[in-house]
Parts: sequence; C-alpha cells; structure tokens
Amino acid sequence: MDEAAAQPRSLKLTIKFKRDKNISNCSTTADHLNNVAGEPNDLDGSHLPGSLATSSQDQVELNSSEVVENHSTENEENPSSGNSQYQLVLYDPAVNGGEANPEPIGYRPPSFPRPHPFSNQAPRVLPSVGAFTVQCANCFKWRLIPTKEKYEELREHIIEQPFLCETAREWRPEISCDDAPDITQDGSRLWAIDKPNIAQPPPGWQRLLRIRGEGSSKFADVYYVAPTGKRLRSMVEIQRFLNEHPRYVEEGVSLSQFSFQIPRPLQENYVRKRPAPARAALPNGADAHGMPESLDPPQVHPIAWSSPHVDTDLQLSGPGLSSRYFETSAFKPKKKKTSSKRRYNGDIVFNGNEANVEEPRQI
DNA sequence: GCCACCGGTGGC
DNA sequence: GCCACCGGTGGC
Repeated sequence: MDEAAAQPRSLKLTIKFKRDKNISNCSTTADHLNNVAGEPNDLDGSHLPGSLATSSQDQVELNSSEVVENHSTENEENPSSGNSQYQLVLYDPAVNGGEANPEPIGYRPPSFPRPHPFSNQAPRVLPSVGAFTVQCANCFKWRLIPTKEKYEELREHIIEQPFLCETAREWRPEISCDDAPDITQDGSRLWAIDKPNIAQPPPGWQRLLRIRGEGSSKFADVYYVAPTGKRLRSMVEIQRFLNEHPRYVEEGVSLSQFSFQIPRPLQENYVRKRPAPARAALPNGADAHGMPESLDPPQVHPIAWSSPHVDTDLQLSGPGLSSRYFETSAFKPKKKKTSSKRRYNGDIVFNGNEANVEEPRQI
C-alpha cells in the first residue's frame, strides 16, 4: 500500500495471496518490475519468482505482503565469506485489508495452476513469497531472480559459486554492477534469510514454502509435493514414500535431495517465542533469581517494537546497504522481542545467511 | 472426510 | 533457541 508508494523503487510484484486455504495465483506487475529491472520486456511471468506468474494478468497490488527471497553472497561488512545469502521478501497481505489476495509467487508450482474457486471470503491472508533476490558478491546490490526454479538452481551452489550481477545476464543481458539495484528494502516487505545450498528438488517434485502468519510458533513450513501429488512434510515421510514407491529411488531420487530448512525472518518478532519453560514460580512474582518478572527477558517491553515504517529504510542495495544491514543486526542482541501481536503491514525480510542474520529494523 | 495450517514438544 | 516431526482441527 502506501509503502509501496513510498518507495518508488522498490519493486512491486503482484502477487496473489491465498486466502484461507486457497491460493490464488500470483502475478507480478510487470510495470513494476520494469521499473525495477529496467527491462520491461522481460517481465512476463517468467521472471517472477513465482514462476507462475504470467504476465500481468492479475495484478494485484501488493501491498504489504509480499515476500521476497534473496540470497546473497557476502557482505562487505560481513564477509562471512563463504556464506551467501538468500533473501526472501515476504509481502504481508493483511496489511491491505485483504483486498488482494496475492499468492506466493514463487511458490505455486507451475504445474498446479489450481484455481481456487472458492474463497472469497475474508479471511486471513497469509504472507507469501513475492520475489526471490540474490545479492551480488561484488557490488552487493540485490538482483531479482526471475523464477523460483532459477533461484533454486542458484541457491544450490551459492557458496561455491557466488552470485554476481553478470550471472543475471542469462536473463538480463545488459545487467552489470553499474546498474541500480533491483530491489531495496523499503518497509513494504518482509524479508527473510534463506539457507544456502539447498538441493534442487528432484525432477517432477516441487518444494513448497508456506509462510505462516505473524505470531505463529514457526515462521514457515516446507513441504514437498511428489509427482503423484502426495504432499510430504518431513524426511520421515519422504523416506516412507520412497520405500513405498521404489521406482523413484530407481530413478535416482534420494534423501539428499530434500531439505526442510526454512528461511528465517529478519523481523525478529515475527515468530512467537516459546514461552519460557515454566520455571518454578516463586512467590510474589519474582523469578527464580529473585528478580521481578518484569525484568525477564522474555517479557520485553513492547517498546522496542519498531514499526516497519520506521525502519524500513534499510536498503539492500549497495555496499552501504549491506553494511547497514549487517551492522544493525550484527550488533544487536537478538533478544529483545517485543510484543508480538501486531501484524505489521509490511514486510519481513529474510536473509540468507544464517550466520549473520540481521535484523534490519532495529533501531 | 480431507487437508492446509497451526501448535507444540522432544531433542539437540 | 532452533530444528524435526507430527497431532489436532477448522474450514472446506
């Protein structure tokens, strides 16, 4: 919504969200991309992370809930060398009031164009992945990855083969580090850090990421859809499925091709923390150490909460960005959480580098 | 009845 | 604190 407006340059993707259980399709807005990427023509659906998105037919605007997946290689500030980062930017549907129902762009398997006839109700809209981005290891600018498949391909070897702007020439022949970043963090999105080196799913299989609503006990769930359409949600289930369908094993499918690792939201309070193990309650509300409850970490005051708008200024692009990005997080103690329950309008950012996850927003 | 989503726990 | 796993269930 407004955020988008606020940030001219950020890309906007149109996504459809799923409402309730249904998913709608997603598409990106071409123009948006165009602006960002500067390549209008490319923008057909194929570019979007979601792959599915086809050209702009449905454009929803994204308001707040898009998710972008990024991955970057190192940061200048954080040269965690070797680690590349992927980031996902999530767009949060709720923000808009639900009008749109974007769907996770990258996540809808192309092969399942399933329409969702139903759903028009109001329902809660979950965030979904709006775009996939990877950071150039040289200039640190974020580049949008056109499809989920390409993103998965890059992610699989990101450590050994860091991403560079030139890599994007495969789909954007003219791109170079001299070009403006495709996306920067503006508060309109949620960012998440993806995990590097996750194997691409076996041919015919889909790896799906479902982002949970804010305040859930987990940020997201990964599940694989087998060629048969069976949805599998753990290695145990994969193994069982392979045992029951040896032909896949014969075709070369193995457990090493599966990973249930999920991205981590940069927004630290997005996921509800588990209540501290009940410690024996002491009389008077003091904790085990005799401190007043209120001082317990878990109870952080809501004050710390920075609104998305405020912090959103972090830019992902350019060294500056990364640095800032990292600085903040790097130095901030990751513990304070604020209250969780508000849903913010915006965004969450995921960063791919686990080792250094930062939270942008902290002030 | 199914299943997408969420909660929650055990183990590290 | 994170991860892996899986049970429960509301909504369809």
